[in-house]
Amino acid sequence: MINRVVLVGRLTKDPELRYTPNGVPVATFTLAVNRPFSNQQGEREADFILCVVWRKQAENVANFLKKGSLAGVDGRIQTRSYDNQEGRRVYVTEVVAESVQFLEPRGASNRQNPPSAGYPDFDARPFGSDNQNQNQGPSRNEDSIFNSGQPIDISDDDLPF
Amino acid sequence: MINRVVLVGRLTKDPELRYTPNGVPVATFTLAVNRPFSNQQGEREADFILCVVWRKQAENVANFLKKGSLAGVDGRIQTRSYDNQEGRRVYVTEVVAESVQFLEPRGASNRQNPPSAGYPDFDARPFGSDNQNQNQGPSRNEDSIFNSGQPIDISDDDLPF
Amino acid sequence: MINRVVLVGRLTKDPELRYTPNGVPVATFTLAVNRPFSNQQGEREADFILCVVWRKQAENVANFLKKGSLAGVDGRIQTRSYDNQEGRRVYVTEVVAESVQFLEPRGASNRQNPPSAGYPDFDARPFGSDNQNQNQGPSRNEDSIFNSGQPIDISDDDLPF
Amino acid sequence: MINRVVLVGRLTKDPELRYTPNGVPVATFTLAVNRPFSNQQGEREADFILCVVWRKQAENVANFLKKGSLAGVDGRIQTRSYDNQEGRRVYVTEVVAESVQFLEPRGASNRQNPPSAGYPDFDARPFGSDNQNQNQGPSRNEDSIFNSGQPIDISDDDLPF
DNA sequence: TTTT
DNA sequence: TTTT
Repeated sequence: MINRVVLVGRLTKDPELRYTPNGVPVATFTLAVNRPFSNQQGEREADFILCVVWRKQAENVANFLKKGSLAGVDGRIQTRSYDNQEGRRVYVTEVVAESVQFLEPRGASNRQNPPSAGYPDFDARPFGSDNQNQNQGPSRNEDSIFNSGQPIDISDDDLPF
Repeated sequence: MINRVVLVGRLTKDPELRYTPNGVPVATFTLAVNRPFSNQQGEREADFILCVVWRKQAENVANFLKKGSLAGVDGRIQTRSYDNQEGRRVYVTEVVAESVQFLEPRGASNRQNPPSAGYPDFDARPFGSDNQNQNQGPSRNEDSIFNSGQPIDISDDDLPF
Repeated sequence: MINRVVLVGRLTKDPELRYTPNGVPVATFTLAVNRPFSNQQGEREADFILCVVWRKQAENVANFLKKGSLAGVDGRIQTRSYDNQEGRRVYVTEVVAESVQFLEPRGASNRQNPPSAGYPDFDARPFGSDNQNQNQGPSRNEDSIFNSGQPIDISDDDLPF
Repeated sequence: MINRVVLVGRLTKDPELRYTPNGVPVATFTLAVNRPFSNQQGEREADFILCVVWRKQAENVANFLKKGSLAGVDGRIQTRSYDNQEGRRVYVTEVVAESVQFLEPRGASNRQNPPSAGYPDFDARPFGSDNQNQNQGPSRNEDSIFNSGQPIDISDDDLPF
């Protein structure tokens, strides 16, 4: 069973950082990935792909990416469902990022902070690059609030979505 | 802008084959891809990923794959939306397959047709293998009913979904 | 920096299992992946791709795959070089598998052991599927004999290649 | 048979543009892709991956990428062999790019041409983006000089490698 | 033979 | 509900 996704695109908005009840950071963002062809009206469209990332990388994403940032994602497709406030079952398809790469020199996508010269020492390295974090993926706890249909006794405000 | 997906999983049901108003075949199916880890309850879950494939490959899928078949998909993630009968906007994330590979010897997933010896001459080759079809991808026409929000004057029965 | 490879093909020979000086299992095998198009002579060619896999999965590969087995690989491209017996520098490009999936029912590629009914309980699950093994990838030790140009004081027989 | 590669890395040198005897452009370049982990000496290493691209995209690569440019590649692994001047068989593993994406604002990797503001109108779009070029991949002619072991009556200078 |  |  192979499930592999690689994306490069731009954030449609600033990422959102939340924490699970046990304090695990989760960031979500949507990547706009332009299609390599035009539609019948001759317009270039994009796909808007919801991405989720956990732990240290979630905090990196929140700190270094923002609306318009160019980013790369290596991960897998996840599907889940939940019942919304009206009692309807909602189905979600999203990409769980195992690594996220920041593809711009610092400030490049920021009108307020004009570009400094070249890549900075710190955030230019891919987020997936620190040794401790290598290949760890979502642990059972982190993923649980998405995977299960089980009731979890927390207030809405604690939920990452 | 990179958008690449590779999946290997099993069809949850027989594929559905439809035709666009201009007669282009489209097949849809859902792949169940087991996750490589267990949840907190110790159960193995799966992701259920909607896939779409066009033209000759759509017909191959309809002819050679069925519920339970093991298949590989190489494609890209597509997002689109439409308004349902209640006037609600529905968002869809699916995989548009550029090639689909049949990963089982003939009859392997079929209790009714007992396995013959080994792979048959015909359908053992990957669907993406015939020269004419090579790399052609969805043409503008084929894709149009998904891409556009434009009204199309056909009855519901003609729609591939 | 993204480096992602997904392959599905057949082993050209039985895999080779070796152990590093510190006892870490490494398996190597070559996957033949048929091209989806024909050459000018109208023949279908294949790419022959060297794959390397570590630890528990190396042992699984050695136990369950053999010449002709259909397998899937999810990993990354690695390049390395070494000096051969004649003092020439040899460059190697190979795929380091993070997970390997066995894509055939037991016995399917084996003329000697006739197929039993369907997938067996044990080896039908993808190799990357056991929880302990999840996402562990090559540790620094395992990878060292490939990455370094450093002399290692072991006899040829201990080397994985 | 699935064979899919996605890479993001930097060119180690300016790309080389050649033409086949029938005038088809081919560009080659090497991508340095940094590994997401350190070796036993605590150093970050890189993989150096030979890439080949054909036709219009070859010319785009030659025009817009240079030593140090950050680029994305979506393609497949190809293996081939040839006999060198000493009569030795040489095996080559390379990535045939189906699309190449330029991942930097104009001038970003160039000390001589200081960065202009943001992405330019022209080369900021992915190379794989023009409609004519969509999904065309290597045609049988283009690929032939790599695939065949057949003698080709051209001088060495005409060969793309 | 390698890039930031 | 979308990015350059």
